[in-house]
Amino acid sequence: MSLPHALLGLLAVRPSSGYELAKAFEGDLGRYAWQAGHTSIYPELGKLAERGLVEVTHEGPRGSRTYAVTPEGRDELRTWLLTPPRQAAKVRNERVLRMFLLSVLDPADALEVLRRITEHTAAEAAELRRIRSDAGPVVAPGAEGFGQLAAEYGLRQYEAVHSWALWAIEQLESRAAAAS
Amino acid sequence: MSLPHALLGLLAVRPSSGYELAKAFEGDLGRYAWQAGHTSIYPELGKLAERGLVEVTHEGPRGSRTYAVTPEGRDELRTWLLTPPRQAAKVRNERVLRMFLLSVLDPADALEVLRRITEHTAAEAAELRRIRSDAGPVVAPGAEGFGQLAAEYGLRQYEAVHSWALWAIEQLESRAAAAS
DNA sequence: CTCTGACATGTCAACATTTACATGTCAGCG
DNA sequence: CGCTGACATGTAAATGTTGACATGTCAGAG
Repeated sequence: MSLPHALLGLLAVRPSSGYELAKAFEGDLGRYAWQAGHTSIYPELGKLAERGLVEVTHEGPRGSRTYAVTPEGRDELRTWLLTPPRQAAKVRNERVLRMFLLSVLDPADALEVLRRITEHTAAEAAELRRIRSDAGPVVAPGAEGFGQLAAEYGLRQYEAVHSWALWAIEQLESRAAAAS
Repeated sequence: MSLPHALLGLLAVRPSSGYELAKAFEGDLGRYAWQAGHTSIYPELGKLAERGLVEVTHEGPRGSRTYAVTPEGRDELRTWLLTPPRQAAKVRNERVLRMFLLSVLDPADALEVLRRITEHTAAEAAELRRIRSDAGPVVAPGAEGFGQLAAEYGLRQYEAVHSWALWAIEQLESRAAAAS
């Protein structure tokens, strides 16, 4: 279960409220890496606080509470990141699953889906390139997102899927030509 | 919830027993796309059979039952694949999460992790290239795996992560040099 | 013939996650 | 001042997933 580590990681970047953490999962983090809604975040923050890995450092308006990682939390996070993932690291990605199952469609349907993928990935990649061009330092996370490291990862991801989809279209079309 | 669709997809490729389906999730499918253990597969096959999307076509030795998709199941699968995923498609990937959190480590630790990633991705990519070289037709799924489409996807994925990790190492090292 | 390991299916309790419900604050607009 | 929408936190039931336990078959090695 990686949610506690995701929260520790976010809080290690910057102390935040549960609400802000929930917002973070709506961005790149939730898009590529790990999803969570506020209904799992709030209870989990409570558990982490009980274990002494995070603490409330500030109470603001509208009942907001700002959490920060404790030194123990930082240790836990560092240990987790430095321990190589078991080969059974959890993976669940609906989009990728769809790509895997594409070959069960007949070629016309598959081509349609692949074309949509090329359009989508091209648009997302363009957006990330745009963001990159007006960005700050590379390792320090910017105010709005989760650092250039993550943005660059997403960009390369989209480029790879884009080129894969183009390749797949070519394969399908050349097979169709050969069969005719 | 994508498990039923994953099962329909696998059965659309080739009728299989629950045991064989569980094996399939241990390969590329479970590595990149979707995980499931036999404890979720058997009950889900039961539900799909109740809904008339799959049926038992053969009973073999040791109580094995071979399932196949029905025409209704094929319809359901096709409809799902052709419906564009909601923007909230489920994503959960522990390895990617680790990469996102990398920037909270101090540079020496981060470099260590990145180096391990480059080694790991290089090895996996080499393995996939090896498999590709002794492979059959591109779209039809081979006996052992889930088609060349998926293998090619995995290969490009590893190459992208590999090149990202090299880039990230360079960034960290140049920052370290600038800071000294 | 016995042992081992792969084949094959299943249940159930514990745990994690999602969906729906529920409540209240505060800033800005008209 | 009332409305709206973002801010902010929570609970509870339903659902989904994992891990531990349980059972039994069959082929091949020794």
